Amino acid sequence: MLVRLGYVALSLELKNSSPNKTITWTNLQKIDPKFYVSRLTILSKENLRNQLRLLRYNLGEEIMLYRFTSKLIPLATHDAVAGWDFAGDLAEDFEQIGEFVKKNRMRVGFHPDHFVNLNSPKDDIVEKSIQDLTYHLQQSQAMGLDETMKFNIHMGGAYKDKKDSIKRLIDNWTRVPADIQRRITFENDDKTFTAAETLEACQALGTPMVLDIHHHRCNHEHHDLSSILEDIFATWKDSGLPPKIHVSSPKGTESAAAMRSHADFVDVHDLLPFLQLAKRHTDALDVMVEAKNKDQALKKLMKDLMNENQVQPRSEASFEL
DNA sequence: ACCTGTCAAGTCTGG
DNA sequence: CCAGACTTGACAGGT
Repeated sequence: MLVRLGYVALSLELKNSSPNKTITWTNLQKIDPKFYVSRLTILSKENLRNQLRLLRYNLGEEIMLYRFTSKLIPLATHDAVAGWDFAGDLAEDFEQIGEFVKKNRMRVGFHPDHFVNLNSPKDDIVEKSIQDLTYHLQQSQAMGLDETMKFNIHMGGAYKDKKDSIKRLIDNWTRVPADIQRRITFENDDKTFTAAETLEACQALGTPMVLDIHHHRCNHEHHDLSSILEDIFATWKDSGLPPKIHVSSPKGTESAAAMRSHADFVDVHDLLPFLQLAKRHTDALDVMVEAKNKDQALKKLMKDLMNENQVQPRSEASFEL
């Protein structure tokens, strides 16, 4: 099985490279409204430039898997700048990023954050969620990246009745534009929807499923993944992509909250047993490292994996097992 | 230079 | 019904 490692948004190694620079609404309001868009455009430009630097750095490190931040364009979906054509204003910057990704065959994605709740009983929340997904779509299209660039999201809230909420997610799906539907993947979360429940929804909607093995440890009906892993991987069959998983280690053991939060690094033993199981069901796997120490955690994990005798390096950030 | 409170967005819990 | 927790990195204002 060929395994590639990736990380999320920020590099601790590459200095002054934040693609995340922002301004809060409270502070934007201190300037004349006619300058809102230019202020936001300047920040966005800086973010996109740093984004390209990060991708170049990734290539140098042979890291071919990466998640974009959702904060590339600050306040893009805020009502105050509704109608702002950020994709048009920043077309060149987006194109450069997309060209670089395509030329080097990198796998990139978005993870719209927890405000996106397609299963909310409140109509306006569903509407805002679709708006937020549209914002991500505009960026992918501006980059010229097709539906292999996935938007990974969670299933949403429980609203006191999980079964009902899964049903509502499936009902609301028809409201999601088709070009967004083709990009969405669902991930099991650490408090509400388990891997088995997420799989059920993914199968019903025909979307791939991202398995988070740390969330699974926090939130599951049956600890054993082996009975559903083959089905989880099967959701990727038509995507042209290897299955993707998330890995992280708990920050502490003193409380349920500490168990859920992410540690600075990933303990190699939180990944290895899973890989042994996974290789029975797939010959390629992409692993996102979700650790506070970002790319440094990726590198440490890679190094620790290389000390395991069954692991053969294929590059600085990929290996055969 | 460093420290602390605050931040657009949702949900859940507990008062 | 409403305030605060949850959780994240970074801004912004204070020292």
